[in-house]
Amino acid sequence: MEPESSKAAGRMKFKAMELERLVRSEALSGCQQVKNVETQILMAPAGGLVGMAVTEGEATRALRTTILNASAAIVDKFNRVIQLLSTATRDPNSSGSSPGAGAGESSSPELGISKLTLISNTGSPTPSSPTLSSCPTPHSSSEIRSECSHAISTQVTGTNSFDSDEDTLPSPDRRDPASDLDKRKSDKKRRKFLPKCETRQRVVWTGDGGNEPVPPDDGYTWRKYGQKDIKETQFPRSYYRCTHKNELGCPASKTVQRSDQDPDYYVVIYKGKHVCPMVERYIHVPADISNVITLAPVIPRQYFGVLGGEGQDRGVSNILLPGPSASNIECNAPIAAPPYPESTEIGANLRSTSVLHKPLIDSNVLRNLLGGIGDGSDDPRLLTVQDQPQPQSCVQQGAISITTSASETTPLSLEPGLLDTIFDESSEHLGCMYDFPVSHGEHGENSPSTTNATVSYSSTPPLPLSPSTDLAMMFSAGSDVPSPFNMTWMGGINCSVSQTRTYSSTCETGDEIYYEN
DNA sequence: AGAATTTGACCCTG
DNA sequence: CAGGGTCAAATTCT
Repeated sequence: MEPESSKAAGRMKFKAMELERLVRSEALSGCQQVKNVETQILMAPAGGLVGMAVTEGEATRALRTTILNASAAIVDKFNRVIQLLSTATRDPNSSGSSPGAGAGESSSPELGISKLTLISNTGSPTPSSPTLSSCPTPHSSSEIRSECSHAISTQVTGTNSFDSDEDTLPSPDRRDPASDLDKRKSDKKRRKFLPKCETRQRVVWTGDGGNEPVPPDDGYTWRKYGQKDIKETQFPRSYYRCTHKNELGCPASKTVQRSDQDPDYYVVIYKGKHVCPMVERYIHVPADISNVITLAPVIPRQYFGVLGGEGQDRGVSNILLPGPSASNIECNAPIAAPPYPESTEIGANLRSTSVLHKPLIDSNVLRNLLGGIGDGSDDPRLLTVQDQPQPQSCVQQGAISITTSASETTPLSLEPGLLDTIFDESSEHLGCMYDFPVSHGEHGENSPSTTNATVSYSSTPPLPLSPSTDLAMMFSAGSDVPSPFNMTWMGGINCSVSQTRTYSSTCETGDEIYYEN
């Protein structure tokens, strides 16, 4: 009986191996295709994407952006598949099986290193499946490997090579000829280079116009341990490690460098994962933010996409390009947008284009609109245009814009940085949010003039925007928070998805407007 | 005084 | 050997 069961087990094992090999092969070849697309886009004439952002039409640019975003999405999927496979092969129950690889496989998984690298380490890909090294890329930042290749690779003219002879100038004080001192020094200074580890790259938009000395806080405490002028870049790169490195042995570190092309941006590369808790230094944002929420202006869609810059094929755009390690490149921040108009309180959901005052919508009613708890009114959908204390009259002369907004706060227990997931989930919510038609009141006409589906989130540090969303982005901020970019979060991310429609209507004080949920 | 940052030197990798 | 990452003394900040 034993031989039979072992036979069956062997067959199953073989099947599993075959399957895995197949998936790996598919994933890798698909990945290579994506990579090729990306390379072609990058190498395109007119200086690649960056140049095109300036010279080509909006449509072309949008198309290219779409392709790039699609690449990112695909690669992300691949990575997930690969990660799943790796997890599966890590299963202690199937230990020793090391499907498809034997010895080579077992060595890599616990490192949690880049998903795609994992594959290349398996040692026995199918003959047709390209190895990682066979995925050529001239662009290091979007390497298929996401090992510690700190490829900010901004490229701008101008050289700061003035420090090149630094090493050749020995400091007399430090260059003690005493050999034991030298020895001690060299022992002390022996580099503790970490093994290749996972990096996550992030582009942070500060919108500060280059004035802020440091990029926004990301919730962890860091100790700066170095700064370096990087060749052919305008701004130095700063090196940080977790403050708790010594006491808790937290291995996390990061490098931060301001983008040459747009000083509003920082490129932050994270290395290692925190084993220390995030310090709760932030104001808590209540789950129900409808009372305090401020609607910041919608950032027009055209400000999403690839960064503009010099006509280089390895400019900042390179940072943003979704390479095979796209899941590690978490965002595609908005291009610097023109000054935003003033934000409007959500209490002023009825917004007039022609009068100065803001008719109010009771926040309880608003909550009802949002599917919240009722306030005991007969019909929560009924809104009555009310006068504000001042100014005196609520008579709307001519058309007014009625902006309705529904939102849903989705507490997501995610670690910072998992933007893709957040927006994946967001879009699901969008599905249910999309329809909340407004029927007009007794007076005037209601016709949707604009519809903006918006995703808003509140976070500190500011979360980068998703490149894949086709939604206009709206930031929300509490009234006690001065800027949409200074919103707060602790641990999770309160992600609100909302749709805003603007209607034109004519109404007067006392008019009733029905909102249908 | 202790923590954090700055900065030149040192070390490692390609 | 150049470039970039890290170390650690010196300096600044709190």
